[in-house]
Amino acid sequence: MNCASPARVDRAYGGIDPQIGSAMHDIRTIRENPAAFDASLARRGLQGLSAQVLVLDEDRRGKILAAETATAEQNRASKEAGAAKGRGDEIEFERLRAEVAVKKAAIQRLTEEAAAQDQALRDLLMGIPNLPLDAVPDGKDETQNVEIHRWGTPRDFDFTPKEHFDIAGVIPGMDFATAAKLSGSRFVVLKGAVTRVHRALAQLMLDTHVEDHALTETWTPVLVKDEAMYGTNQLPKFAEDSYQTTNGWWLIPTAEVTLTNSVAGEILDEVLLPIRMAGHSQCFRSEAGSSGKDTTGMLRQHQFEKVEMVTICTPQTALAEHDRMTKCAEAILEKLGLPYRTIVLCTGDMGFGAQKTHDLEVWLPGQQKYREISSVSTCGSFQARRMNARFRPNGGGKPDYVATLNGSGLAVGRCLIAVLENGQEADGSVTLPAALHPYLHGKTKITAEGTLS
RNA sequence: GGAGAGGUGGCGGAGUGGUCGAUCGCGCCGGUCUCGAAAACCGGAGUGGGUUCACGCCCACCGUGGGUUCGAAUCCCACCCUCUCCGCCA
Repeated sequence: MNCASPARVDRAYGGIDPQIGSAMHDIRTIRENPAAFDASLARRGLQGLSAQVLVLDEDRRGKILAAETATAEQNRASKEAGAAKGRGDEIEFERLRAEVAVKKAAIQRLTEEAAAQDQALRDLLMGIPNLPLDAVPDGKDETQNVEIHRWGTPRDFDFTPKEHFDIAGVIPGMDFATAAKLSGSRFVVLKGAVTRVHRALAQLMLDTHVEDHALTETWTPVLVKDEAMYGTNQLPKFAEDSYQTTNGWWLIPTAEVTLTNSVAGEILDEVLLPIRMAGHSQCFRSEAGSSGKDTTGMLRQHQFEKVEMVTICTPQTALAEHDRMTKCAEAILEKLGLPYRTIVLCTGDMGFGAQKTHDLEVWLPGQQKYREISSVSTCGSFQARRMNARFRPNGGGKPDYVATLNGSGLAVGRCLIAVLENGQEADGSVTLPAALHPYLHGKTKITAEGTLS
């Protein structure tokens, strides 16, 4: 098992081959208003792509016209040949047959040219990120994100709070040495009380989403085919971030992949929407490119647990669903009494597929910083176009692309860190949030010796 | 791992070389009938692309990619996927 080689990833898009009109960006929209397209991308720091797109598109259409005209002529000749044969006119049949044979080579060349132009345009469009919504603030990097909400007050410690891996009561339950022996760096072995709290957190999250937020609990594979990774745009651009098995499966970096792709290729009746799911899974990330970052502790691991939320809805309701999903994630932190802030990412800091993203950052006293614990994005129809996921409007009519949203609710490991750091006491014990007590059968703290009590 | 079956329109399911983009059933939309509905009857409707002011016309699509042929859903080759049985196994 290793990171994919580029050759491996270069294959076709599985069974769900997007057409030009649905290659993440609608070519007609660009044709109709190239200035608006450029203006949106300029906010992401990309310059004047529409000219390049339109030149390619025009060339492509010219080639298609030539190829299709020639094909139509051949089809007509073939049909006439059949008719001639039918009425026993051998001379006419032979003449038409020869005519078709002559055209064949030219048609093949024209068709190949048209297909090449079509592919070139698709490749170009595939590499262009989603367009930010108007409500997204402009900015070039994370320093220009905008805080929109803040909850809770960081606790006033009368001692210097430690990072999670230095807390006395945590040390026996968080074994990096053994993990290194088994698997290398960026892994952890959890033991005893810490494991129990970790498990309790995941249960609390799932129960809250199911009971309070009406999300449908969903359990999925963590090994997926290429096409699922294309659907949620881990492929083809970000192959080096994920792991692949020897027989070609990918280990999901997030359950967003499976939950979102569950509707790939479908035409859903509008009455079924919105579909709101929550799933708890292992996640696997190579963390290529983050070497040196967060190397100590379990903040950034190759394998971690996350409860993921995914919503499939109509484009018209996507923004309202985005706010709803953000609240679902915030509710977990509030139940746990963990101070956090919500920020809206600026245009320069958003992920490739997002139209708008809210990040939740939880207060980590050991670092004296707010750190990301959830990222909630609406992708509009961007992923739906790749997956060919559509809905049929109420009352009939042409199918339209659904909107897809995803968000962490929450990263379990990071949430564990937050609980441990925020609840730590001067003596090395950890006071646990009341919301967890039922899941711990009444236990309320981790002692300085590392046991539940 | 071994053996077999199969991939066709929203769904089910026909179709083995020539008006097949595709019979039929269900479901869907419109209409007749009805106070209204059901039933019955009549009619309509695939997806994507190109072209046109428009009506329309053209091209592609029966898992994917090649091949044979004047002509392929139908024949040949390769690949992918699904299912069934056997074996192994949590």
